[in-house]
Amino acid sequence: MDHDLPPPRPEHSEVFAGSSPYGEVSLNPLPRSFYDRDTVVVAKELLGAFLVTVKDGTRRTGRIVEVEAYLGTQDKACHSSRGITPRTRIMFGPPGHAYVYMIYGMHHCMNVVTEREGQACAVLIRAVEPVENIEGRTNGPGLLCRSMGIDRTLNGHDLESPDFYLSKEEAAVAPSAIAERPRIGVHYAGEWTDRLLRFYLEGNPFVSKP
DNA sequence: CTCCGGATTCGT
DNA sequence: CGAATCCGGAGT
Repeated sequence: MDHDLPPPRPEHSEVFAGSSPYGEVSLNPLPRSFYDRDTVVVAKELLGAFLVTVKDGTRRTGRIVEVEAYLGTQDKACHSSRGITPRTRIMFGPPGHAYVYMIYGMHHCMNVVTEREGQACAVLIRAVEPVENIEGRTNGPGLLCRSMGIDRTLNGHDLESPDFYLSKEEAAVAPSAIAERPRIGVHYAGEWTDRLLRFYLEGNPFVSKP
């Protein structure tokens, strides 16, 4: 009888050694406690963090360069502002989980749930810089999901997991390097439309709308 | 059940 | 600026 070897599991040091512009980086999932904090703080600290997916033995990594904060049921632009529904129930759950939904029938958007259970806050990942095993554009929420293989099957996924997680090894980005702008596409949100809840690395070429 | 619009992207 | 394309939310 043949003994099939288990599928190869990429080792962090092996993949990154000499191939990443960020040096040899160990990619450990951020702990749930990271997400269990003020959403704007989490959003800003996610700039420079790595977003990682592992599928069929291929690890894809992107460095987050643009995010938006969605501040829960009071925030008219936030899906959770209309209460718990089948779609939004993940946002009402504990932090550190992925909220992935389909938009316009053809794109996916990926968010991380923040703050304590019931607050229904999240951070939308809007753009990443390609780091490892990424083909196609990543300068937009739908584009990065496509390029990293993120779809609705990952909705609710625990981000403290080996196949879908975020990791942060760099020091926090200096506040002066973070641009603060109104969020994209939330014109319907009344007073919340103009809130400065979109954050990106100033001057970074991978931002969706510089 | 029907209707409507959307945390987008791409082409005109 | 409009089309693509389909699901979720709201209303009947």
